Amino acid sequence: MTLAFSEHDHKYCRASILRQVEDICQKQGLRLTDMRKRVLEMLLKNHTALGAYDLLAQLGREGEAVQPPTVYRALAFLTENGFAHKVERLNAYVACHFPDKVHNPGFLICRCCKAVGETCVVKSPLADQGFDIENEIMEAEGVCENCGLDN
Amino acid sequence: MTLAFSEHDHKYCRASILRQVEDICQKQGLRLTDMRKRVLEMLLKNHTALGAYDLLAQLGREGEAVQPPTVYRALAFLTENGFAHKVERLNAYVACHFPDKVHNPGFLICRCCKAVGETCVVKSPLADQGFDIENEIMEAEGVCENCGLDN
DNA sequence: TCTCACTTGTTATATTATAACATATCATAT
DNA sequence: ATATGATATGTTATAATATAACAAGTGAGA
Repeated sequence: MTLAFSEHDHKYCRASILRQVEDICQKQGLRLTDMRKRVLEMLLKNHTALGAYDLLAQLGREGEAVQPPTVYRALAFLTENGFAHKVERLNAYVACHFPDKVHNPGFLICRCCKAVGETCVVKSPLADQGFDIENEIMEAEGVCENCGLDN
Repeated sequence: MTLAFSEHDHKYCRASILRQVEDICQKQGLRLTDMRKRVLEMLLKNHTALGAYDLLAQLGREGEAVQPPTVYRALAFLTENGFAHKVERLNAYVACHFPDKVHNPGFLICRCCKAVGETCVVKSPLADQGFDIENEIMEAEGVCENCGLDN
């Protein structure tokens, strides 16, 4: 059962991940600038994925007239440092649930409630003698436990 | 070792897959129209993924002034029926290597030669009690055997 | 305080994909 | 063989996602 689909104190969840990211940035001399932090906080709001233009619009609503490159740069920083991931099937982004672990993310995407659960994939099912895998994504779509009960 | 990275008689490989698709269409009453077949043949040319606009341009070069929806419709037919897959990380499309098997595709993408190998993933590493997985993709990037030897 | 690296602003445009409606084609029933 | 309805394609326009290129601002250490 992944975090996104289980009841939990999300306020704490959010704060805890943000704290972890801040710590890592501190330690590694990475600059979690205001813009980067705001984008991360938006992604942490809930367990759904947000598109770059959703983020853009939200910043707009908050009074920041920001252009696409600004958002994409923040996302680039977050994804390159493992603080967020792109969900390729959705062309959208999520905050990483395990910012302190180097890992390949595996996503469970609920097509009902749109929540996205993340798991750390440790052993690649694609491992193939001869092919040197550098990184890997897994994205499953389906119906989460909560939505499955509802029908 | 997947097909795409091993030496093989690609002329035969191509023809064999096309034949399989034709048979399946025959049996299932699916119409492999000229446009659909041409797009599939282009995807079968080699083991790299092609973008929709690559296909469009190639059709253009062959004298067919075709618009995007035409290509996307052909791709929709091919992917919906399991004759091709979209490689999400590349926003590009490949012919399926196993058109006769219902499966979730796993891709090995070589960042050197751009070849894409396909495997049938049978057991999901994301399987999670409670979440009902309907379909799943896996895409690994790295260096294939042939390119790894070259450096 | 200078300087250099890094970050963000700004403008323009590239790339990927789809909506909506018109026309053509095909399979089959008559 | 032809009318009919379903399926496929043509056509125009536009949406959605992403990046290039250059200017300006900011911050940490020399």
